[in-house]
Amino acid sequence: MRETLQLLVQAAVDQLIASGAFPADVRNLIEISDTKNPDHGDYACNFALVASKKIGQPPRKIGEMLAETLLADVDSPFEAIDIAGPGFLNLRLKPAFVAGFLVDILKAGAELPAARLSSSPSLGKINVEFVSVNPNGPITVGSGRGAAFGDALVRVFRAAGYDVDPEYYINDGVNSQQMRLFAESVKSYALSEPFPENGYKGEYVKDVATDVAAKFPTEDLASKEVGWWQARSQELMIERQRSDLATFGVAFNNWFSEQSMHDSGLVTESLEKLKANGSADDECYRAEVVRDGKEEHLEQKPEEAGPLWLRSTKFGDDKDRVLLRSNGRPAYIAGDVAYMESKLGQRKYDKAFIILGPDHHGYIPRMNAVCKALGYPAEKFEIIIFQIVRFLKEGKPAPMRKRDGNIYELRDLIDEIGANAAPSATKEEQQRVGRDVARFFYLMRSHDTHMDFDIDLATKQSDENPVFYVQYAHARICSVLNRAAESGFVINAESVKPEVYELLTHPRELALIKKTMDLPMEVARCAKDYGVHRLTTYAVELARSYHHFYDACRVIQADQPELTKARIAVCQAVAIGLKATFELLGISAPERMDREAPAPVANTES
RNA sequence: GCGCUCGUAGCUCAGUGGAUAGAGCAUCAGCUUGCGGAGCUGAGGGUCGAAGGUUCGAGUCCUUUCGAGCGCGCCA
Repeated sequence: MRETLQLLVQAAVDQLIASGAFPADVRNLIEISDTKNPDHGDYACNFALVASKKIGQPPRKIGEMLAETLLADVDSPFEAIDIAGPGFLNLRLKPAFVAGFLVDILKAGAELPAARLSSSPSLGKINVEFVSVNPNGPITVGSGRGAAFGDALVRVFRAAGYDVDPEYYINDGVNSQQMRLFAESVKSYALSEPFPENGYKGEYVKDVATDVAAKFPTEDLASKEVGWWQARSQELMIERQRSDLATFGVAFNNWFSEQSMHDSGLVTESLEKLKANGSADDECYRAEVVRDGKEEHLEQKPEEAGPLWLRSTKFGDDKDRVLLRSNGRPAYIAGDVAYMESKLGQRKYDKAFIILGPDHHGYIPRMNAVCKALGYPAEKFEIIIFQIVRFLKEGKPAPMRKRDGNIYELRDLIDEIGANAAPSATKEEQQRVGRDVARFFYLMRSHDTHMDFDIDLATKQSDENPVFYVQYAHARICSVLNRAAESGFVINAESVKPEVYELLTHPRELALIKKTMDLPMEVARCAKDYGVHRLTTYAVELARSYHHFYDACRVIQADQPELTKARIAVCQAVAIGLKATFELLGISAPERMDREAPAPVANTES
């Protein structure tokens, strides 16, 4: 709807440019924005303010010229255009123009998020890597934020017209010391051997040990080397991660193995490429950016001979990085180099994203350097950092280090919420509820802000979670539509004559239609700045707008069949909008919700 | 020390450079002979950490500063 208005204003401005009234360089300054105050009309345009200087006229004068041009057409959708305040154009729309968008919504259906005038078939092929937990631990509630965010972003990118591959990077390098220690820990549990120093503790390690023993009952486990244990432990751990993520509603197209690049020779090839283009060498120095006050300069420090250096300082990093250690073993970043080559070179993605937690923000300069060193444009690679989640249990920060045995897993969170919100439901139903609440909770906050996750609040008081508010709106619509169908009202985009929509004149009806039509714009914005959390706000606003409408406008009225049809169309449109939004957030759209007594809580009051 | 991120109501958080800064929770007061009351209506609650700057206009952009979190390996 804004896009339509924008084009109308654009046409008017172009007309004034053609007539010589405005200079040509003002034609890109048009923006259509919301009005917070209903006195300010349906939408506002600040063109007169921003163009004032270039046109050399006072804003109100420009506003008058523009308003006159816009209102000249008898078919104009504007009921009135006021010039207010310092020079805002307050656009007041004819109700029939607003109501007419219902047809577009009903025709678009599930494609509503992608329904933009300027959308093209495909904007490119992109890769989004996220979660990528090392295969020595489970998916924690901390990783849950990255999972919820990354998955929602993937869904938004798809709706925005990209061809997206979500990908999980498996850190399965056989030379990893961490993985070796993990395998030794599993082995010691399985065989009741002495526990390795700084080994991995926790129930999940015992689970893996038990599973290995159960899976290979006839093997002589005691005689197996650590490498054997590492392969099996890792496989079981990845399977557990995959299963937990599936429960959370997250599915990856690719599970990409680090080791596969060592095996295939891609790592070696990629390093050769860097050496050939001068980005890597084994000279005996290390470069580092040194800051002296505000000045900075590159300093070369002598080093022992041996390692192969990535001269990442040439590409904006603050230090050179070791690719091959003095002993010839590849450093971790060698895998990253090959992985970049795999994505941008071999697989030819137009862009590769990596979504990382805040503890990895130091990787940004070096990974950008890797991208450039391999000869790819900087725009083809981007790291998105989400901020830390602090988990509170009983009012205190809940530690969840991977070696203290006290891990709060994502699956635990899902189960706890579900068990509390729907105590007598089936396991599957509980997991659906737990997933919906947890995802919504994670996504309510901007990925770029620190957040507190009060575990007790999310479980014990999950009844108050706004996710139920938005889902209830959907269930309520379904109930009304069912009732309408029983009364013989069956509506689709073709069956209602346009004149019927002119019956929709109530402010809450029109506000509801406008809000539903905002979805494509919201999706476009999210795809641009990755702020997918706005979709939760949007869902709440759309649900609220529906509840307002429901409160003021009775839908089914036997004595007013035409109005009833029109309002059913409104309900259907909102159902489409809500369901599409839920789909983007990865939560379900229940058609009915039955209240259930909350789980009994131990009474600790005296 | 250097770098990244954040600071908005009692709490958790929204907020396209725009008009009188919003929501949920919590607190208080109301609403139903009709489509689902998991709803609706209203009230109280704010020096947008602080100080400068940019401009018609700053919670939003820039600089400085205070506070909080995180990161700075020939680990992965």
